[in-house]
Amino acid sequence: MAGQENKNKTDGLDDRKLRILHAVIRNYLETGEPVGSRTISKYTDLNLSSATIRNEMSDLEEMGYIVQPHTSAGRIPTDKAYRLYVDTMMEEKEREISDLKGLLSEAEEKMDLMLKKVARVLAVNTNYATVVTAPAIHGNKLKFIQLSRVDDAQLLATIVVEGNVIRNSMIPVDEVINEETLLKLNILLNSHLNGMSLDEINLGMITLLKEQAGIHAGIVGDILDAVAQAIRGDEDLEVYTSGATNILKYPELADNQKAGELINTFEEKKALAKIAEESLDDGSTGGIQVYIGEEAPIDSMKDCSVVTATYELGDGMRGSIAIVGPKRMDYDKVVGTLKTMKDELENTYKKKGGGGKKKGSAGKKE
Amino acid sequence: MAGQENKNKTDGLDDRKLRILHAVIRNYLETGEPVGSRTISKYTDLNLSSATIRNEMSDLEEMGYIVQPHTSAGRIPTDKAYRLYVDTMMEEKEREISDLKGLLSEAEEKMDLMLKKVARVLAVNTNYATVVTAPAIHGNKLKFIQLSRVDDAQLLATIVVEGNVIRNSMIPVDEVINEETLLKLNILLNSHLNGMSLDEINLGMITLLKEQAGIHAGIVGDILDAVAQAIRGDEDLEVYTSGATNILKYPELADNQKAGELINTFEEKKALAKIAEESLDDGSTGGIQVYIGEEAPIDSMKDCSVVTATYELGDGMRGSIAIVGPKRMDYDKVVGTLKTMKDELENTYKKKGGGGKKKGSAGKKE
DNA sequence: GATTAGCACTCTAAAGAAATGAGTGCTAAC
DNA sequence: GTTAGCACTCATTTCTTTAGAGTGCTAATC
Repeated sequence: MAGQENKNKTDGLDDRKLRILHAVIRNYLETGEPVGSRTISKYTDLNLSSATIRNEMSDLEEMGYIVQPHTSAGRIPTDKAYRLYVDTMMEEKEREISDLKGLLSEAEEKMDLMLKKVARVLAVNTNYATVVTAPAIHGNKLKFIQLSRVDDAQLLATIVVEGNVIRNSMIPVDEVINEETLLKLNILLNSHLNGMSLDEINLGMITLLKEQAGIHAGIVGDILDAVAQAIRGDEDLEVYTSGATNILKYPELADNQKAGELINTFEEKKALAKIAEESLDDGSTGGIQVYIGEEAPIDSMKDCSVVTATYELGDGMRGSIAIVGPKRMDYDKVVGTLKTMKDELENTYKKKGGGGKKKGSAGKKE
Repeated sequence: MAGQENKNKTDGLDDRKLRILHAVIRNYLETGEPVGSRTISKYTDLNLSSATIRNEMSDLEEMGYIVQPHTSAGRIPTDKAYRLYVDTMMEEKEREISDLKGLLSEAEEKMDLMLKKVARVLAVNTNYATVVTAPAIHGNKLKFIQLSRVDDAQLLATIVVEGNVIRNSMIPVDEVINEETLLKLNILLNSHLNGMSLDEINLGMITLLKEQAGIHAGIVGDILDAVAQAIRGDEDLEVYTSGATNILKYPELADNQKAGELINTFEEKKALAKIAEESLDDGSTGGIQVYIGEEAPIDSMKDCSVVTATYELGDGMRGSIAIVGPKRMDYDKVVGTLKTMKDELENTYKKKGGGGKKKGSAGKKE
């Protein structure tokens, strides 16, 4: 199957062309400069003269794998070439490059701190910009509700969802609620709702609850809204970023004012959630996905490449780690690094419930 | 008094020099280009020839108010000149420039959203970078604690502080806590701690509580730690930023890689808390403070000017709004804008308790 | 004494001009 | 099919020139 797929992709590329193309790509990844025929002539062990290479490169250009920025310049790879490169690379190597094993010197107790740390470590280590989204809860269940009295005018609803996601919500009330009523409401809500998923809390259930709440139906309504939000949890999908300014390190990105827009995207954070959504769908390539240029999920990243990894903590909790850099990114290293991080995160938090434990950071690995 | 202070500051500056200096500053603020004698000769209504202006400017340079970037260039103001300018400006005008009155089209219900909005509106409107810190609670009191059982291994402590700041904390437990014990602990904690400030929860109190908790002393200890954090609230002083990339719009800041560092400061956010601390101390100038160049509270802003406003919501809750831009900032507009925002915020949230109300955004003003 | 006109001088920024060199495409020979 | 050779292109660098803005100084004027 891999063979056939290969044939499809490398359509018309004989082995020599392929080797030359790879040489061009690798060289360009390193230097960032257009690659000339003479360079390839020496760089490969094909023992071909530059003239021959020139002929081949001319073919490659016609096929859309490389272009010249201008006449009389070397060639640079197109998005098509990167795609080919990445695909074959991903197929060939399943080897884990964990040169940054143990880079997260110690696991953080709190998940948000941990994710922040992941983002920062990745950014510092790769010199690209990073985005980490906290695990979103998909189809999760309500654990319990705690209703407390804050003052005469408002109640506090503390909602805990499976996976120990906690959400507080202020519920305004018109009349004073006494302790007894509060207790009743607490029992009412918990006895009916505990263990429920969003789907299961249907109109019938809601009507039943409101009926039983009597004159406090309004309050119950407010609480249910808060519950819905807590379970869905989409509103405040936490996003952590780091190293946005790394973008300025790559001339091809730093120049124009597009760099500003891009960094702005990182500052706003809001749009970045799209990266998570996009990459969550797929589970094929070991949770790693590569978007090159136009494929990028966000407009301001059209000149970049985006590599995402989805980590999976069980209980349907999935988050994503993404790296954003120039198209001439060190895909090899980035993919390896992401895999390592993904493993690290999964090992640390999987099935231990959101909060995490103090000890035992990287148990399973190796 | 103002006169004397003026005399101190404008030491050796006669009226004409002062007017010329002001003209240089204003012109430079507008254009960003060094200002020549001929320009001033026309720009002011002094009716002096360029030659005379040159003589005066030569004096001003000697006095340290202006410098030439190089021989045969016009003059640009020094930090000293900006300081003078800002000080006299602040003295002279108490008039509120509210050209962005009602810019916050509608008040947000939730404070964090509101502050985010303030940051964004300011950034878009001024074209500078903005920092808004949420009100920190100083010397605040505990409202109540709600202890709930999450599962066999952990409890959830929900801590509400005056001003309705809510904090959740997971408390790991070794043995299973039954409902009755939980109720007892709840009562124990609330009966002793409600209404207490951090100072009042002293060692005696702590010992007393632990004694009464018996075998659950450990749990009480953990809870008290969480309470301390909640009241202090310093750990996660919320910081909202916007328009960091505006910095790239000003050539004098965008050029070097210092711009990267600066934007990075905004991304990290952590260091920005220092702005709040710094500016909170002072209440003299109507809550507005201007830091020019070297005076800036953060290292990476040494080439910028920082204008901060402290807003005061009563109950000791104070936060800050800051604007970071080039030294040739439109101080006039910025100060006016900040004052307006400060008022807007105070009117919206003052004494209504953190949550805010839906209606009545800009009541008092004008 | 203060102000101004005039002029020589300085230095930057912009515009041209020339040199450099990397790289290509093509052709003819191997 | 491969290669050597050569003419040609074009970005980049360097040097030169030019233009212009602005100063500082001096001598004349008010």
